[in-house]
Amino acid sequence: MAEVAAEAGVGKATAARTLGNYGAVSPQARARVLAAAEKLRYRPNSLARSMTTGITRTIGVVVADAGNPFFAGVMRGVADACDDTDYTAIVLSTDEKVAQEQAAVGVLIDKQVDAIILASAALRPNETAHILEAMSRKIPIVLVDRRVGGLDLDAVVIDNREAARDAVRSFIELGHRRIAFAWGPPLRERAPDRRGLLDAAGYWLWSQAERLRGYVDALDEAGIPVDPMLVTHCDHSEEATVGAVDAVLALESPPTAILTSETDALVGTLRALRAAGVRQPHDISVIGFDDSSWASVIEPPLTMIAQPMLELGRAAARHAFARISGDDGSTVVETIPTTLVSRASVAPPRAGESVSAGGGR
Amino acid sequence: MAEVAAEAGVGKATAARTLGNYGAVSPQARARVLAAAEKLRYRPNSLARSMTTGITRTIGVVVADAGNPFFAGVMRGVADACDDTDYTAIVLSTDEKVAQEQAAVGVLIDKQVDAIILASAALRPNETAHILEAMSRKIPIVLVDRRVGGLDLDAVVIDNREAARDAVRSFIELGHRRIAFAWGPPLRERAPDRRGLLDAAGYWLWSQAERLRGYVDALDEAGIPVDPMLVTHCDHSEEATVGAVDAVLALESPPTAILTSETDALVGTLRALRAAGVRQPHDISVIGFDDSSWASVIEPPLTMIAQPMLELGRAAARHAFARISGDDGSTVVETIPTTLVSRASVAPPRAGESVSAGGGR
DNA sequence: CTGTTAGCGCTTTCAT
DNA sequence: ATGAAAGCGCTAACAG
Repeated sequence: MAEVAAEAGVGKATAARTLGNYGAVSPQARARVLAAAEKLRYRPNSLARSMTTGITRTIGVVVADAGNPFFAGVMRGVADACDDTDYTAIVLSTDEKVAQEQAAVGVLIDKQVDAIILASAALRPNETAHILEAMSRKIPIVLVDRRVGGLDLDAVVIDNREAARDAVRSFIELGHRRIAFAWGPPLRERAPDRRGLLDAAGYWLWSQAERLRGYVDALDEAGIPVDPMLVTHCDHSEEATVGAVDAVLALESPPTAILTSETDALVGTLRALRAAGVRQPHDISVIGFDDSSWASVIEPPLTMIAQPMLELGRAAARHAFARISGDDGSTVVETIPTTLVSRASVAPPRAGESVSAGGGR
Repeated sequence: MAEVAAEAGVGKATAARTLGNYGAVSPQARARVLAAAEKLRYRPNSLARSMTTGITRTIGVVVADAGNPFFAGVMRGVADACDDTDYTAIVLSTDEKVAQEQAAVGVLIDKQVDAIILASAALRPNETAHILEAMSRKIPIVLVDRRVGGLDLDAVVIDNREAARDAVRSFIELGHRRIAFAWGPPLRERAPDRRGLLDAAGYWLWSQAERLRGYVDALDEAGIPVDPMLVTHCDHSEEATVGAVDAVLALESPPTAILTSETDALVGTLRALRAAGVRQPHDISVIGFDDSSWASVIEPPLTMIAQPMLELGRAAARHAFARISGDDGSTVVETIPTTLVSRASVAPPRAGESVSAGGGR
């Protein structure tokens, strides 16, 4: 820049004012600076600029898995919003590990990002030190997809509980009474009853717990007892799901419908159904979370709960920008609506199958 | 940091040496600095550090669509490699627009990234100004997924041509002779012949063009004439594909097999097949690029060309790190192997269907 | 081993 | 409207 100023025959400050687009510069000086900059192929050094201003025009995004299509969608939403506002996004992937998440937030703090968008893996208050640290440094944080217990923070989420409740309701309205849920909490020992299940959910990822609560809500409304045997307790992977769903299908009184809480759970479930020769919707009805593009082209087309990933990301970015521009109103939690996309994987249970083991009518 | 030094009763430099992990510091001094830093909750300012060292430990990643599962996988691979080496990734999404890509590279230059990993949308030499600019500033660039004509740069790609050739060969070995390809080049007017098709490919995204070339290779080997009518010329979207494949199916001599070059093309194709009541593999055999998790759980399970996305990302990062650490050897193009995953969507053509319209045997 | 002294490239007073 | 000078937080070079 000093060179540009010299070349243009003006002081460093004038060159800076022109190139940085601030202050007042006479048209002549401006033109000469611009010409000189062009000639010397000048590019500003954002580091130096950020150094003095304290503003990086960068926001950090921390997600559990950058390779997961769900988070990829969220990132794309954030990226779009950043594009529109000349912000830049730094993305860090935590592999669902709290330790990595803490390191990631540390990196973002050190890099002086203007705000952080966080899909946290933190489950308990004692895992939130990194979040508190960022907060104490006045870095705005917006949670996305997952709320964190005990923290009063802006958040953009979907109504997981309502979405799950609606899905299960739709099963019930068709006459289903034995309704399974994959995934439940990944416990060593299966929860003994309704209460044990909900207690376990308290120590669990918020979004998953909410879905389980919605499942229970719908059963409660209909007066159907919650049977923990119908809720898988396996590791949250596609492979583990196959075995767990197998076991559920082998029950004396197997389910006539199943709700899956994530794409991996859905794929694992479909694999298990296929291996067991159980057909949908003839033998079992299926609803899944996440409306993947392929859901509509398979046989039968799958009924899905569509989550607006792009919109989650965009909204999160919007809230971040608002905080950056000084909005210090009370925290806001934005809930983005989901859509239950009805397709052919849901049908009434076969005659007699909706009756539970007890009543052999 | 000045405060930390004061608190510890040492000079600024000693504090800096301790906190920055360089130079030599006596154990006592070190301990006191660490204690003071802890007490004052000191965090280094990476901006300032980068400012003096000229090193940001950050690499930029520019992809066409951060929301696309393919690029998400690549990003995840890059993120993993960064994790292992304490680098940070900045991700920019270009929506396949060269103008956005140029802006993105500009941002990365200004942010002083140590290297750039780029899946470029540039097709012609005159669209590469931004790449040349980065090169002239000695910023290492590694292309990923797509090479760019006329540029001698490190690249990590898959062997698109061979993968497509193998897939088409496998059709031919089973007796197929009418083999379709979605997507071909998105031309206004359909290419008149084999030559026109290949010419058009020259002005097209490298990876797509290579796949088309592989398709043609296999037909050539077998002495099967290339029929441009069997190559869709539609926009590259799922919707457009549906119509284009419809048209192909309606040909007097319709295909008995089809190769799709991307997930969107595959989904669009499946939608068209389903609407037309054409069943696989009975009426038509299908092979797709990208091995999505759902491919194995649908009916029939799909034969796919698996692309190791994570490995693409990891390898690209590896090359970037090598250049950063001063490796100035000649450029290297790493080709990551794909795998043809055989499943049930491929079978021999029905009797008589492998014979082309001409020979009514 | 340690402290002092310069900058890195920019923005920001503050005079002029 | 412009230039000179100070300083952001850190590392680098040098003398002790």
